[in-house]
Amino acid sequence: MFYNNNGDIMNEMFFELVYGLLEEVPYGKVTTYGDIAKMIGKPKNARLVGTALKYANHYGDFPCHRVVHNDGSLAPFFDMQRELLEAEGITFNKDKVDMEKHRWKFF
DNA sequence: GATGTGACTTGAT
DNA sequence: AATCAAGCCACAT
Repeated sequence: MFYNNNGDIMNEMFFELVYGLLEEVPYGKVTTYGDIAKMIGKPKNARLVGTALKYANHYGDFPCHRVVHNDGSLAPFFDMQRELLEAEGITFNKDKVDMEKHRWKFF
């Protein structure tokens, strides 16, 4: 791993890790910002994961819609997200993803 | 380098 | 079950 002078993972690396993990989320599963942050080893950086996804457009197409809040609610950024998820067979409970069924465990 | 911001999370009401 | 406040920390300005 690469670290900068402050001992933090370099941001480019962080971004790349986010994108790498994102592509490993299987069809029909979802994960959360916080989970991704934990996998990367920076559990406090859930917000930065969101920032990384925001920038994902600049890097290419990623399944950003498979990333939701820890409680299964959707981020307030684009309305088609729910449709995309339902198209993959993901079920909803009210306005939240059924996390018990669909939360992706990576190990 | 100080300050404000947020595609988040958690714990308390 | 729904809201709210506080904590968080890298990023942008």
